[in-house]
Amino acid sequence: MKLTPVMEKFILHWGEMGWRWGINRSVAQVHALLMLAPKPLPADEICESLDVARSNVSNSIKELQGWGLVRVVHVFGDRREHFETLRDVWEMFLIILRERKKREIDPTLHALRECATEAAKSKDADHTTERLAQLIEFMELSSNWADKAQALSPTSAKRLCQLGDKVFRLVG
Amino acid sequence: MKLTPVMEKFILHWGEMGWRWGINRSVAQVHALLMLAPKPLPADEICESLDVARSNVSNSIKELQGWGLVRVVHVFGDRREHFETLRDVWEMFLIILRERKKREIDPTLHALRECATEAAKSKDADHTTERLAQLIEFMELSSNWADKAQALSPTSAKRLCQLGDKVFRLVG
DNA sequence: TGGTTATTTCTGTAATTACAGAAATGTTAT
DNA sequence: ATAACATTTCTGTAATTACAGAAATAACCA
Repeated sequence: MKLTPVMEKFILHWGEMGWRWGINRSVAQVHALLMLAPKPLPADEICESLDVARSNVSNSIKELQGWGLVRVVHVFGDRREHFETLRDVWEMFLIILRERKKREIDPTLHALRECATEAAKSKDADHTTERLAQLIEFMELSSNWADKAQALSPTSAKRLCQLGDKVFRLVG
Repeated sequence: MKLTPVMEKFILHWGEMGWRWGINRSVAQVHALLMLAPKPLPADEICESLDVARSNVSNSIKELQGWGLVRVVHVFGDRREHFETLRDVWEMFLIILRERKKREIDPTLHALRECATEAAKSKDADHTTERLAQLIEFMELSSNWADKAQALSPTSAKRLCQLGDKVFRLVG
């Protein structure tokens, strides 16, 4: 697929942003390309469009599949696997939220709890145990929040966002 | 400052997590240490505790100051600068939210809008313009949401999180 | 079966990033 | 001023990460 300047620009930017959030640039670029593609793409078209090695695409796709952001599709009369990403931005967002919670928030909470237990046992300084307790409280609330948000349907998530002010006025 | 095993464990984990979110490991470790420290620390104590080079600490601190997460404090009778981080986890969270919005969401929205304008001009495929429009809508809502969240006081943010179910029941 | 094409895994290299130590700069005191 | 210490910036190296190309594996077909 030959890219237009707009597509190139978007793909470059998406790669850059993904990278800032700890996602490999190529992975984010493949994702960006699939978002723009009007139909599922086979790996070699991705190589060609992005001008990267076949192996790179293979690994990037695998990574995106690990996130649940890319699926395989078979095209009639074509032996190659074609790849597509979700069409709904909100659904993608919820998936990423779910994954990052699982990969980062949960282990952090677990580690913090271990730290707190050990700190109590080993009589660490009051300041340490207190600080850990604050962090645990924060992470627990975040965790609950993420659980609930992640369980929303894409449309509910969008509606909640659109509610905007209403939500914040609950506490403001 | 001699670290206890609990402190070490926490610092290591915090460094790891920060790193997964695109923050340099040393930077996150310095931040972790300052969170645990009962009082502001001078740079050389940080070197010693974390066993890293002085220059590394200097740069890490500068980075954290850039985020607004670390401040300089002067201690009577000591020429050295001492560093402390915020005591309130929620305030830290709001600051990070604000910064990341500024650094990542805003530029993305800007780039997306440029893409959309250029796509219209250059008659890119309908699919492309449509996809960009969806992304823009999503990023705009996220941006508004982040603006409002970021403007909350730490206590309000906490209260909003504690409200939990109530908020989600607005749409669920 | 062997031939053909698709895909993954392996291997080496290039590029980037992290970071220690040295040098330079700035600061305070005498 | 210059000595003593504090801090930042520079420079080279080590470690990691990214990634192309080759080799291996798998899938399909005739």
